[in-house]
Amino acid sequence: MSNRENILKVALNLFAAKGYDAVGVQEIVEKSGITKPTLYHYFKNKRGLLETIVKENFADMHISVIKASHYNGDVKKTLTDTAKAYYNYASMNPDFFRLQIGVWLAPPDSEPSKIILPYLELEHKVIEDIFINAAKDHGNMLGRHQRYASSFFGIINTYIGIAINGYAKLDDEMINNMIHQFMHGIFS
Amino acid sequence: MSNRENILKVALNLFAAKGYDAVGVQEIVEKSGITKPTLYHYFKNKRGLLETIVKENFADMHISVIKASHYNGDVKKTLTDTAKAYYNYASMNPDFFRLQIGVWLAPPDSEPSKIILPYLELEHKVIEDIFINAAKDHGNMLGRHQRYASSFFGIINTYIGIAINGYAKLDDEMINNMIHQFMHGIFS
DNA sequence: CAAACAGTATACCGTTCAGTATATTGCGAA
DNA sequence: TTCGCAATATACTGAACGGTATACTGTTTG
Repeated sequence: MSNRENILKVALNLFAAKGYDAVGVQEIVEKSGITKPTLYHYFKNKRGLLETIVKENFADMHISVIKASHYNGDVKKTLTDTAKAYYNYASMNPDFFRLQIGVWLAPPDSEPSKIILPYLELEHKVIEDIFINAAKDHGNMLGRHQRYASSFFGIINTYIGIAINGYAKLDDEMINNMIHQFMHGIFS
Repeated sequence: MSNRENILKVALNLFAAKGYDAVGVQEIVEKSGITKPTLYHYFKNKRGLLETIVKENFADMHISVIKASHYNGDVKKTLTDTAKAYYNYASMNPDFFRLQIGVWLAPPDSEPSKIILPYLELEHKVIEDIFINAAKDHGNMLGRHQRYASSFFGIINTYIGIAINGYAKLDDEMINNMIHQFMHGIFS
């Protein structure tokens, strides 16, 4: 693996485990088996390192979520597919999901939040679009897309967070259950 | 207000806004209008300051939640009361709720997590007890108390988190809706 | 072959960090 | 009144921080 890739991997792992502020550049370069100037050669500074991590990892996730979230008349199916896309990504890349989820309800003035939150809002918009499109077929959802999106986004993150932390395992059955539960809340 | 109280209030506010690691002792003492030795007179060190904040604020919350979570045969009512107890506390003391919720799904190896997580587990146990007791009346809940507790705890935190961040307002109607939704997921 | 350049290391910078040694103040008790 | 202690300040420490100046190395290219 190239030094650049290795730095990104090691840093993501440390950030996810200990938090951005608690990890020093020194620790990253030691665990990567390189020295500081090498890190600063590839990334402008510590902040730039996080920015690169977030940008590159989000891109992967975003593509699969966008694909899954395409609404074609079946709300339940769209939501299920979207939830599964998130879950698949989270189990493939738990470190990044933890980094991202850790920011979701965290202090918004911190450096990592400022970097990550815009991407989270992008994700939020994708979810919103589902409900905006679905409202064309289901008038009772009209004007509530933001609330639905927040709830759905929150519930997905909650369940995946619980799963990542080992409090429960998240299988297809549980996702289906979660969606069923969510839909009931919307339509009743 | 005494210096001690003032330090606690200022520190909680800063920790909630910027995160524990991102706040220096210097900043705390400046905003408190005192000097370092005064802070270190009242609290052993920075960690001890956070420990005191967490201990004292959790105590308040814990009492009201314990009271609300007493199961007396009506699951729905118990869950509603518990959710309202959380919400009341969160709106009374949003800074602390944010500090606490920020740790819930955050990097577990960081210092603040190590301090706060044990208290969160205590809260989790209180919720678990509701479902353990309720299972005596509802056999189909047997052996699932942990999963239910995680979900319920997660959904409460999610909704309150969303409300605190201003994405939605959390009134009695929304709580009732949330409980209804949750119960449906359990019993269907 | 030589120039250019990306990649990497040694050694260091100034700054900020958490934490403290020491001195002074103010107040309640004897 | 004076003793004793809690509360506070000035001024500092050593370590860790993020970041860099400089020089060397290997590879690619004219």
